[in-house]
Amino acid sequence: MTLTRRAPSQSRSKKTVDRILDAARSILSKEGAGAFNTNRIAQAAGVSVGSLYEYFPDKDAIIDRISEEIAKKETEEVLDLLRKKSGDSPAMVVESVVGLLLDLYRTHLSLYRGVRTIRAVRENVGTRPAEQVIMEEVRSILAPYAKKLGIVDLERTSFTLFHLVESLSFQMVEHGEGRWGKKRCREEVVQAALRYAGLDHIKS
Amino acid sequence: MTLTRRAPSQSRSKKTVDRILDAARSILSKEGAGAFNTNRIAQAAGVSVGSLYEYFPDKDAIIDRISEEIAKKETEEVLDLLRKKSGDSPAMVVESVVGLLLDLYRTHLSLYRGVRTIRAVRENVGTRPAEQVIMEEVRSILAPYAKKLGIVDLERTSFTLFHLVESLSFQMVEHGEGRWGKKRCREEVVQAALRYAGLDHIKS
Amino acid sequence: MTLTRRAPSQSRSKKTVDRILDAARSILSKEGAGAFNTNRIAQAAGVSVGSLYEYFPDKDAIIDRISEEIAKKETEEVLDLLRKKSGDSPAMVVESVVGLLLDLYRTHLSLYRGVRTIRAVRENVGTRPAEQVIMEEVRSILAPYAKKLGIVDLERTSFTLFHLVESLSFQMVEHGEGRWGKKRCREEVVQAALRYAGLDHIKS
Amino acid sequence: MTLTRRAPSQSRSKKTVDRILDAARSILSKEGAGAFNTNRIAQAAGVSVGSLYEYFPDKDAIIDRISEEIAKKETEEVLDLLRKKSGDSPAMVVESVVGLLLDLYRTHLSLYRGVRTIRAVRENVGTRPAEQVIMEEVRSILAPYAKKLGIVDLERTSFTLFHLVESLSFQMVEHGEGRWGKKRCREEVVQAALRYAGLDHIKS
DNA sequence: GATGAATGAGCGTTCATTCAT
DNA sequence: GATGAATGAACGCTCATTCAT
Repeated sequence: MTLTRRAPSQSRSKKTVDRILDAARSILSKEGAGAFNTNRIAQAAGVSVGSLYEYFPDKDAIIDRISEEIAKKETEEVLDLLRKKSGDSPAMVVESVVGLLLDLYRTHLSLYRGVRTIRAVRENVGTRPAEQVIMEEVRSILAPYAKKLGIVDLERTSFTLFHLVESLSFQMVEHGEGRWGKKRCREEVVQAALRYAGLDHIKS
Repeated sequence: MTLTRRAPSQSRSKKTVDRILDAARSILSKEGAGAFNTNRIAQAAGVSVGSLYEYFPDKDAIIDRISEEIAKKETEEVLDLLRKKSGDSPAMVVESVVGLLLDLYRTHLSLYRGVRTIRAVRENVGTRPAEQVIMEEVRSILAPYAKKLGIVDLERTSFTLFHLVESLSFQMVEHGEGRWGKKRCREEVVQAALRYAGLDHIKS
Repeated sequence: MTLTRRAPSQSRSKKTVDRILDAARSILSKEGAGAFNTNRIAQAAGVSVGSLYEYFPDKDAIIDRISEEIAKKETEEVLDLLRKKSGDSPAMVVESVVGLLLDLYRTHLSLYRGVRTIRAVRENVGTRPAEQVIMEEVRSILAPYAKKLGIVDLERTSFTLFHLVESLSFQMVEHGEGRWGKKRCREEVVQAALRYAGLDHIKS
Repeated sequence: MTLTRRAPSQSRSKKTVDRILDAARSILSKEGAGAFNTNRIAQAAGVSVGSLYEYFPDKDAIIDRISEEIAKKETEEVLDLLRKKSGDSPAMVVESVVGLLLDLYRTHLSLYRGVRTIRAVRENVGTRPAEQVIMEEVRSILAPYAKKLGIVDLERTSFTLFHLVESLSFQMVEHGEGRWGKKRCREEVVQAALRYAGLDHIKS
């Protein structure tokens, strides 16, 4: 289950790994999942296939690595934001998080889609690792308000809220922002989230 | 040269096409996108590869056809339902539609996923079927209540409402119903939709 | 465990399979185990790689098929001969069999070696299927003379006799016949076998 | 510039070569011909691939070296034994040699097989080591008894005797000793050899 | 000398597509 | 129209060998 064959301790190694990952990300987002093959990646990275296999045991490992990095980045940024905004009202927190997700998806939309597609072909769909941690955090944020909001099952509400925000954000970036602009779309997602949670009537 | 001569021939063609489509759908949903190849489909359909290419110009055409049929079916069923429930309150309409979508996704989840995956590999886009027509209908349903609900941009609201319902329904079928049961999940989606649209306060 | 993907019922299929097997045998005996690869075989057979894989699930299946045919042929010829010579004295039987083996090995030496080498690389060495049956036959031929020959363990004696004849025959074809001629080499193997079994003093 | 400077350097080279050879032998006998590749060997030897190529021009050279050493060792041990037993009767000599060969093959069976396999892949020949020198020795041992034994062509008889002993010993170690035990197998080979040469009737 | 990252020809295998029958 | 044998480009991956450091 190691994702790299050797630890990229040397700087040259590190550089090669980065070039491979950059090329892989670039191909995935610009040319799609269909163009994501080891020869193409190696070529784009300016590296031989052999080198690619020096650092990744197989093709899947590259996708897994990219996927993990995305998940890690998303989690970190969301958690960072939540921590930073911990004093804010839930409504404001939601607004911030939606803004962040929209930014992330806007920048990496096609990359995310590529990763999902390839994993879907491999059949290992399942829950992405990112969400579990974030949902936990959402839960602990909602917890203090649970009674006031009339939340019966905190886990279920967190699940729904998380997916509502994530799915809608994705859709907005894909088809909404072009029509109505970033601001309006953001407001829409925020509204859906706040109203779902009953947070639109809460003042703090 | 009578009609009877042509009729059975046409029906034979139709039968062959249907067998191919049935086989394709079956493979896609039971064996996944990875097993979806023309030789496999022809074999499963009890038809030669040559025949398959007689009725479909290429592999993509098969997926497109399946995709279209799914979209058509979904659209038809939703529109039928909307028409049938046209006298009901918006809240009740939403409840019905959510129930229908959950049923559809539950039954065809893996087929839908397969179709999306294959199209995504091909075009680097996760296309959604059906939406346009349904969104139109949602709009005309919401229209009478627009003012009362404080809806500014009817199109945008329909868009959001539609995707909210669709995405959440998908998530519920994939990860929610197993944990919380069908009933609770349906309530959750319905609640999210009604609250988003402000329909939870409307009485009729 | 099927060795062919389709039964070569059609004559065209049969022809293709034969061409592949002929090419494989030819490459193996003329160019050695190192040149035995699917592309080379397909090319030599005047067939595409795809066709090769239409009839053989993988490269190993080709070797297995060749190996089996060799074993079958060897077994059949030896058993036929034994049956035909069943009235002869053991000494004469040995002489006939040695002659047959020498002929077989002379004709197919490099092919046999190729097969052995490839199977050795694959690590599935073990007993070749041919020998078991032949050893059984050797046993039943020796059985009537066991007491007279002072044989204690009939199975062990058959084993030794069989391998003695086989190994020496191989060696003779490889390094002996060139120096001393076929006749002398044959006599040598026969002598070794007869003396080992104590058959050189038996008169019938 | 003194001898001491050169000496340790030479011994370091020797040490490296030995580590490579040890690793190669170990891999060949424990993991088989399929695992015998330069990267694997270098790694197992705790040496860089570059160093490996410093001491061996190519992969073949490693196998050749191992092969030679085996041959040399076998020759030396057999010749040593023959010299030591020079006063013994031929029958006793044969017995000793068979015992030695069985010991050698038993200990190094998989290594021997590996070497043969790799060389066979390379050159399409199953080379045998050692034989020439030993056969010479066998000849000079038999020479005094040639007339008494009725040997016509001393070279041919030596050839046959040698291969009979060697092949049978190999077979016994591979498939015989497991069934009948070391002792019985040894007796079997000895018997075959003595009877072939007519030595079973000689008293000294 | 030693290192080990890098190379790339070449292997086994798949599968969308064609075309002679 | 129907068949299914045939095709071959393309993929994932290996490993003997080189060469800059």
